[in-house]
Amino acid sequence: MSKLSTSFYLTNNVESIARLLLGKFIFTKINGMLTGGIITETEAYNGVLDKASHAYGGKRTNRTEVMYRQGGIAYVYLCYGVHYLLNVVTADSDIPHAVLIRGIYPIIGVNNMLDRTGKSKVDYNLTNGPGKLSKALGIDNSLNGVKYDSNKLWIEDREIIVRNEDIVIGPRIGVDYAGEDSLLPYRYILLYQNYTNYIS
DNA sequence: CGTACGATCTGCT
DNA sequence: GCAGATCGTACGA
Repeated sequence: MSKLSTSFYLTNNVESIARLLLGKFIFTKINGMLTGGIITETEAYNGVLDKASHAYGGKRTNRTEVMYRQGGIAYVYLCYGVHYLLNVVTADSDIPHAVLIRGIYPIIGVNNMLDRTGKSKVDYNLTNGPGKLSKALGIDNSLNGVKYDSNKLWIEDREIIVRNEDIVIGPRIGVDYAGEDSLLPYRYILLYQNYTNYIS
């Protein structure tokens, strides 16, 4: 039940962090509402070298500026004008690595998640997409740049064991524009297990 | 200033 | 399976 400290996020190997985030618990506390779940899907974005990254080629804009800060903060941006997507900025400052959180399994504060999403059933389908989990967790761009050890947003290690055989690795979603980099095996999926005994 | 488009999801067919 | 939603960001004029 320990909150991950900033040092967890500072390695410059973004793939390893994407792997290690599987099975961790992510929480938000927004307007007094505590919600959280188990991270089940991530994607690594490998900074300036990665054509799929917003920071490819060292591109710096207002939006991408938080990616260049020291790891351990959130990068939130609007996609398709509709969905907020939540990333974990990693690595040292000036190294714009990030991990997109693509899916969680809902565990904590599920009634708040149902209210926010208008859904009626608690299962993987409630938060199995980057836009959906942001909606369920109450994430919007006001969390952009917020540290992952804050009181609004944090990640905990509750010692779920994630074995390599529980993981599927493959190419990322929706990044066809990145050419050959769209084929890189930067997507990490934790195979479904029964988490219902954790729900509260 | 104008325009094109996106690290998606939903609902309808 | 596909179109539509919907708007901030990026970039060129």
